[in-house]
Amino acid sequence: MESRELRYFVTVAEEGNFTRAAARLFMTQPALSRAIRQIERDVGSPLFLRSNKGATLTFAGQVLLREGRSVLEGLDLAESRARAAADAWAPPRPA
Amino acid sequence: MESRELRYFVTVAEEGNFTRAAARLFMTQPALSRAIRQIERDVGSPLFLRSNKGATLTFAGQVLLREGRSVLEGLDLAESRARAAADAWAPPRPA
DNA sequence: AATGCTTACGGGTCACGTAATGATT
DNA sequence: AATCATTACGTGACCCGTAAGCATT
Repeated sequence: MESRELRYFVTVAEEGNFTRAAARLFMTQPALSRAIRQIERDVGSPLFLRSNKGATLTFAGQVLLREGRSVLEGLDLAESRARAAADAWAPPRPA
Repeated sequence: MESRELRYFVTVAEEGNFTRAAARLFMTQPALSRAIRQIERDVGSPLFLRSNKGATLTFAGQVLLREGRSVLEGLDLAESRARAAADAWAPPRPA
């Protein structure tokens, strides 16, 4: 699974609605729909129950939401810590 | 940063050598070199010191390696736990 | 008919492989 | 010259947007 896909999934889960989630992600709703399908193929089972009211999480989806959020936070942290490490290592600048 | 890139980075760090890492990843060495450059652009500083002996981690690289490994493990775990949840939820099958 | 998701289709971008180049021992 | 990494260049795959379709209220 790709972290980009995971970000999409979390956004849909938070909005409970593909259309609004797509807007938040600055993408169109069909593109988002396809990406979610891809994750469901990866995981091997549905993550959302779709209706004309929106999308609600399946049990597997609820699990992935909890785990996925912390993974995405960890990814952001890893990047910012690496950046901080680079700064700390940088030679002192003249005043 | 994308998880695919992070996987590439960790492999190069583990091998200490772009050529061997590329082989492990079933890709060519130039493609891998470009991907690492991309991450370094993302982070904003070099992650490896290159030489004709291979590649060794900078301080920032060492930090990203520790953090990155746990992120990738977390990603795999998230996926497998979602899969396990789907199985647990599945209706009982007839013997 | 209105709302929400999916399928179909065409295009642009990006990641990749092959080939050539650079640098160091 | 041998080894390891980078740059140049063309191509294929993949992701995306537009347009059309399907289902439910």
